[in-house]
Amino acid sequence: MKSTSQLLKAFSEETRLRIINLLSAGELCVCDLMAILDLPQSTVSRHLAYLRNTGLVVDRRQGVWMHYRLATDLTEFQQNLMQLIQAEISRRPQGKQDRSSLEQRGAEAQQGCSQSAGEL
Amino acid sequence: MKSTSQLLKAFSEETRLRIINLLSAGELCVCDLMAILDLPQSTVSRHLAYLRNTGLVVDRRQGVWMHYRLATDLTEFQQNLMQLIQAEISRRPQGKQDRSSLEQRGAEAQQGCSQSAGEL
DNA sequence: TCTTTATATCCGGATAGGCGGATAAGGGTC
DNA sequence: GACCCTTATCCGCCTATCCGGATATAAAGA
Repeated sequence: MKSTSQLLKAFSEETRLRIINLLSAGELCVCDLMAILDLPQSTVSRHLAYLRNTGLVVDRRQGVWMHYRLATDLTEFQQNLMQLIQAEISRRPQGKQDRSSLEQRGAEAQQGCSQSAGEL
Repeated sequence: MKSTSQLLKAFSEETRLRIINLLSAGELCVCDLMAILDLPQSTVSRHLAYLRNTGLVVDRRQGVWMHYRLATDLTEFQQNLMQLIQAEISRRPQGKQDRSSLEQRGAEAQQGCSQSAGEL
């Protein structure tokens, strides 16, 4: 039961929910997340590490950049929880705003590393 | 989104999950919970207050005893979350053990206040 | 190897939240 | 009111975790 509460702790923090919301649209690198969340790099990296340690997120190194995406090898409970929470946060103002920031950033001339995300 | 994370915080603590598991079987008073959880009264009461403040639980006074049960006027998200988490914790060893302690306590000559729970 | 860039980790400080004994408050009974 | 029982809240203590600047690490290129 402790593992259940720890999984829920991973979801019970606003910045991490925002990250999950953004990653549910696809893979992103740290610099993209920094820009959209408007948070310092250490903060973003720490939350990503937290999510990685609980197995909700996996990373992929591409040269200097670290790309993060939602894990797919989740338990049924993790999957159900993830789906439920994703649906909820995507309805929230903050969730919508982050999503549109992401789209806008994708549409613009891509600074940072996001130009290389789609290349493989 | 903050309210979402706060709701999830309510679920992200082991003792509270145990309480929810027990209450999903029906209404209980504080002394029953103390006995089954084997935790001091202040601890149990504090967690109940936490759950009450987040709206997951409602109380009912009957003389000296306070009876707690799961709230029914939940949002759809709260309901879905509650259902998912209940199913998960009922599968866990701790969840099963607590449930059987509850049954055993119900079967025995009822000390405490549980004898009055079914009377209305 | 030196530099630059991107990310991870460290650090000190602040806050949240857990614990359980002690105390307060509510509600019976006499 | 005096007393007892149940529960809520207070208190000091302790741990977890958040924050963000500073520093370390890793990769790529000159």
